Amino acid sequence: MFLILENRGTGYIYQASATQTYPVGTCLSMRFVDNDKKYKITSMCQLRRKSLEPHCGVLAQGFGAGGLPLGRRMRVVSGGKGRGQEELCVVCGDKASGYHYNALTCEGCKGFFRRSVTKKAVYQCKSGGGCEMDMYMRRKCQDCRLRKCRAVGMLAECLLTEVQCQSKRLRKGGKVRGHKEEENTDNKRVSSTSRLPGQVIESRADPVCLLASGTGMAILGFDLLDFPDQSSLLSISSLEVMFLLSAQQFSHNPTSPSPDATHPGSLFVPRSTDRASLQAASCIERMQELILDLLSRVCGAQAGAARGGPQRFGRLLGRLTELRTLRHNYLLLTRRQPGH
DNA sequence: AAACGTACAAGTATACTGGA
DNA sequence: GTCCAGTATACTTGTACGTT
Repeated sequence: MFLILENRGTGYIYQASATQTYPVGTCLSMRFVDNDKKYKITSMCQLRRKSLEPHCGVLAQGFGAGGLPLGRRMRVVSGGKGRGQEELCVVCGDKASGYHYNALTCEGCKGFFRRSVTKKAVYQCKSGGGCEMDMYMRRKCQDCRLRKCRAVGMLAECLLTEVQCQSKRLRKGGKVRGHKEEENTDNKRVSSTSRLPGQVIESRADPVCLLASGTGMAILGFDLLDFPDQSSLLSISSLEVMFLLSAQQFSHNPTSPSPDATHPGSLFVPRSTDRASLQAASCIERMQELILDLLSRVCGAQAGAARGGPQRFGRLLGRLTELRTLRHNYLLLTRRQPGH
């Protein structure tokens, strides 16, 4: 049995020849000038490049139904823990490895964020900045990935500065201990709390959007915060709940359903860039700063080992991210069910 | 244990070359 | 000169691991 690789004329096949035959199950990486990934594999192929191993069971990118990237070193999902029990990266949905730069992320997003910040990378989305981030798209759109990283609360301030890294390297080499060391760790902790409020905001919201997005949020929010394992783990006080929900009211999530005319029935109104709207946005931004500042103080005042310690504020912000996801789903649901 | 940085193997994009 | 297949190289990504 043989398949034929169809060359569409507008592009070319990468790392494989259209005129050659290849064995079944071969992975091929291809690209076309017109960027159309839905090429048709109608033939079997034989690999010539060492990097492409035959019979690996993965289709070339853009071809599989799942849309997962062509694996580098494919991870074996451990059988002990089900996917549902694993904590997922709030950026791409991959398995999270812990809190990195103030958000629950996978190692990939952690590295991506660090590298992007370190080199002050500026990316450009080819689709207008509306890419839905998942394990496939994270490699396709750096701009949206970085934006999502920031939106979920990842903070550049949590990275060590160049100077701090240098002194760390020096210490590693020369074992110089003392004053600077404390400074480094202190800065790390301080930056994730006191400097946070002004940095978290991605506010381009307007009052109508805020009011609309708030509808249902309170209900969903309390449901989430009352969720037994969540609330008992964090022991969220009513004061903190109030600040969290207020902060949500004054935030904008770029991944939420877009407030534009392409979504009939949307609760939102189109974004405006006129002066009044910009002033409103600025005002809202200040409000959110204030709320988050107050929340960080409340967290600081109540922080103890049993209540999550110094990372409590970050964890609460993580809950905020979950609230946003819930809101997103809620809006999608209500859009399908008129009357809500 | 958690969260950071670093090193490195492997994947991907792009530039370049040579033949038809 | 143009197109295309193949190769070289630079850049990016994700994982493993050491350090604090």
